Amino acid sequence: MYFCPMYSKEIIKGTLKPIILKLLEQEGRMYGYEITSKVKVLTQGKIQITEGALYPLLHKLEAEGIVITEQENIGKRIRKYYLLTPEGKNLATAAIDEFLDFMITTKSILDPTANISYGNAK
Amino acid sequence: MYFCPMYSKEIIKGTLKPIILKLLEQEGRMYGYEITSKVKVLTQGKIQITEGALYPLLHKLEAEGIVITEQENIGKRIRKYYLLTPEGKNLATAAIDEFLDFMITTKSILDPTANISYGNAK
DNA sequence: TTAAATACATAAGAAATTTATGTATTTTTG
DNA sequence: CAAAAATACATAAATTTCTTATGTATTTAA
Repeated sequence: MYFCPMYSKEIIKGTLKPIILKLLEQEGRMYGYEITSKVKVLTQGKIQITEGALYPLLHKLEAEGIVITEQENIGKRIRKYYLLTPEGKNLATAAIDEFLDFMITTKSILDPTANISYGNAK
Repeated sequence: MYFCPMYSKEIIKGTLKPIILKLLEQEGRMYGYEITSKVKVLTQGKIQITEGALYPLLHKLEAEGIVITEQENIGKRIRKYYLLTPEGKNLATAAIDEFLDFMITTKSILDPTANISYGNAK
């Protein structure tokens, strides 16, 4: 049986931020570990966000006022939830739209068969 | 009317290589300047490959045996054509397939409307 | 004749991510 | 019940990829 591995590293570059913003927009609030495991499940293991990439990015988003945090104690462990601020919601929408547009553009190059229709694309 | 500018820088990371490999596979051979202008036209200016990114990448691909070059003199100017080697063709196919798969996966997260059907997706 | 386009190239720096490492608690499994 | 795996956070060094800046030179368009 074919076991689908992870994507090669370079391909994921630049996608972490829009993915995280999308999940936060969708779920309302999430904690770091939850984001990594959710992405792993959603992608069948093809995208595994490393902690070394995730936490610094979340901290940066917080420093920029894009997210705020809520801490909760689960037993003796701390869990840090991240939520989009109002500005964060605007930025999330913009980032997701841009990424979807980017994928349409890129796909038109990589997959010419998707290029047949020139209708009223968004 | 809304004029769509270039994409933000970080979004393009990791996409240059598959794009270049795809164009070389499709066109047979291309020279550097031709690649940048072709991509600019194909994407309506949304993706503008800088020379600082392009030439080092082409040189790397050559050093790795993925492409070979053919030089031609156009007047007093040199033009360097790049062609995929047999190994390069295999790598190009793999890289393009992986990227298309990656886009399907990413789109399923970013655009839930594409997620309604849970049928026998590839 | 001057600016823009064509055509190559490299080097320094920034940014995003990997790899490695660390700490600690909780759950599962043999 | 002990050990392994999962949960949950974090940071630092190194790598990769790309931008920005700079350089040279020819050809075409204004």
